[in-house]
Amino acid sequence: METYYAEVAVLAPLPRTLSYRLPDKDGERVAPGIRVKVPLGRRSAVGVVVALKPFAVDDEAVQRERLKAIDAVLDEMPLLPERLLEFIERASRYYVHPLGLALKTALPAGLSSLKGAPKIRQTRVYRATDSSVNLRGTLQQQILSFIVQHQPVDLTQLRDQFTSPYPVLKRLEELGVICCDEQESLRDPFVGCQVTADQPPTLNEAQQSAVHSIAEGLDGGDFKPFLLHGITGSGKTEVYLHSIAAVLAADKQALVLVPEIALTPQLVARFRARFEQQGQRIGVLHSGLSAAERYDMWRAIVRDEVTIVIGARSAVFAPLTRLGMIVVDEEHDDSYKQGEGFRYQGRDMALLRGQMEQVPVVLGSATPSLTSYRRMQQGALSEVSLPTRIGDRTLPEVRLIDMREAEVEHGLSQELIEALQLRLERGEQSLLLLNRRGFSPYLLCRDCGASFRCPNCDITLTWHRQAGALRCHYCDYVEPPQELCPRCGGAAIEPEGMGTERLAAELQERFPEARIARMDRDSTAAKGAQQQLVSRMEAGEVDILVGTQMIAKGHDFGAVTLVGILDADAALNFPDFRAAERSFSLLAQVAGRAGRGDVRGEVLVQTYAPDSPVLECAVTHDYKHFVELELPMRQLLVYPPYGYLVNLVVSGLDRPAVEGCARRLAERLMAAQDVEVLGPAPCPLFRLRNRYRVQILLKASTRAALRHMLNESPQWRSIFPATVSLAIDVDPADMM
DNA sequence: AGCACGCCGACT
DNA sequence: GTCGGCGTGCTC
Repeated sequence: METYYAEVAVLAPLPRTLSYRLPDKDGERVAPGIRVKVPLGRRSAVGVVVALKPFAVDDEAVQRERLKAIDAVLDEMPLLPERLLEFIERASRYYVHPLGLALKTALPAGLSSLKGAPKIRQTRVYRATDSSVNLRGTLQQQILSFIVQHQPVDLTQLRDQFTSPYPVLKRLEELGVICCDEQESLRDPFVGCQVTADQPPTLNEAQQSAVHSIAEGLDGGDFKPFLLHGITGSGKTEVYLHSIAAVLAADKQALVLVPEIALTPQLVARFRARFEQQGQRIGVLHSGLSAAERYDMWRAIVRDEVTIVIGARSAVFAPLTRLGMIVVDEEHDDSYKQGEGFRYQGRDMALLRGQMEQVPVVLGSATPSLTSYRRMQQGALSEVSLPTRIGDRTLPEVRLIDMREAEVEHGLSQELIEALQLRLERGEQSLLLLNRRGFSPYLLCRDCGASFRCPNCDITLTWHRQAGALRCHYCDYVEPPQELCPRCGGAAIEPEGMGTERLAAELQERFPEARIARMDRDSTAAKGAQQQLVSRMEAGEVDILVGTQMIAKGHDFGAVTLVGILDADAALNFPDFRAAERSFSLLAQVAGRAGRGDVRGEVLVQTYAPDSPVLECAVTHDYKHFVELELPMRQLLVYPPYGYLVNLVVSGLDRPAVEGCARRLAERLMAAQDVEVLGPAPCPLFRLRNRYRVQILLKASTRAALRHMLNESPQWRSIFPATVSLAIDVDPADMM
């Protein structure tokens, strides 16, 4: 007699879990972490079992009567280990997001819909059953002994070894000396990318002491979070590698988060070079994987076949069961924050997971986020620092160029042009950072001043000349360019402003002999294009690389001696309290790209605000000074890390309805004493994807005050008609 | 998110 | 008189 029922988090925006009776078939397989197909209203949906609960004894029959039964059990074994499930539950509560949707975000795509779960690929594997038989053919003997030595052997291996082994295998099977069966196989994302094993280098004193501190944290089996503060080129990766070696030696697994792994193939290669020869398997999880590859990787991790997982933000939910350490590389990076839906912060979740699993967490950065810096000051993070560059290479010289007085050509100051010229003559490489993709940010009619705007969003359309299209960078809208101005009929439509595409084209005119390449989201959209660009750069086949902030992250181009930053002011003038922090770290990161070889690097920063203290700190490579300037400003305004924020974004198609709802919600929230309610105010992007957007910013000096307010959020629904929606952004990274 | 129920406009 | 618009509400 069944006495249990299942609590199921359906992968839909439901406010709570639902209870179901166990199915007649496969009922014994139902356990926390198993996916199930359940009836929901008049349809079916996928859900994850979060608990099995006994019926209350007194009226079991009545309760059972009320529940529907699970339709089918979808997994053989739990896809989510129990502790991971608990972790995701905590995360969903913290971010006030329905558990079902949080699970949907955590699970690999394809597992959350009823159809479309990627196929599990099978391969034939051969095993020897009887090696005593005397075989006549030499090929038969060779193949059999190969199978005996390496079994189980799959067909690909045999094909590599022998030309057309298939008929022989068939014969051997008939003779009963081998047998063949089907086995699940994983799609290997590393196919064809071999790496050669490396030798762990000798660490310098600072690195040794960092590894020592971190490894000490391992022994205790405690939650020990570290802030690894190491300037660019100081060898942080080597500290990760050595610490992880210690984790593996203790038979535990490591999880490494990077801002966007597709951007850092070099890092993955270093991990493979260090650990693969030792029989460790490295798994990668990132947006570049196909749904099938992702699914395979997830299963491989669940089955404990992988010891190191390297991945982007969502890898913080990787189903490792023997986790021994979490590393968050470039912890200051904005891309750890998911900007929509389940708006979690990967770095913060790494800390939470580390705490729940009682393992050390290492946050590494050259320019730690002010949040982490403050935590370190308060003793919540232990600082380990790497104050010098490997091999005592000097930091590059950074100079500001005052664009108010500069002679400008193609958006480049004379000084920068001369510097580029010099590198070309010397055969050295240059990087130019321009954080704006496309040819130009808009097309303008010279006669009447009209520009082309997105019909769905509140912005101008970016002109992409190569693609021959005007594109909205916020929604999917695309339109062809027009010869004549739609407003005045004039023919004087011209591109205004400078994007990477245009910069690359104009530079080519200015330096016809130079080999110029462009790296941005557009030029790296094709699979492998990114890697190819990096390879060309490393092979010295590129003289000048033009790119968006993509070029600032993770790459290690040895021969670059000049970095030019074209629009330092863009990030600085961003309407956001974190603008200064972002600018500083971006400048520091890009500057760190220069002069990693033997020649000292030079960084030229074009700006209209040369007196800005942020730029001043970047020039002197003075992180501490920057922090000392910025922290008091944050404190004064009770912004993070001194206060806590939640951004409520009210949106909908009907402008008055949105504005009305926001006003009523804000009025209702005003009553709280310990939370400051700012707004409602229109979002900087007032209209986005056809929706009007208004925000209410909540600010408090304690998390508890905000938590208290957010606990009431289910009741706010009464204010909202179904046409107006509310997004809750806990710890927002930006407020666009 | 789906999906159905329900209450107001332009059609045979 | 209906067909169907989408606003509203529920899903064990």
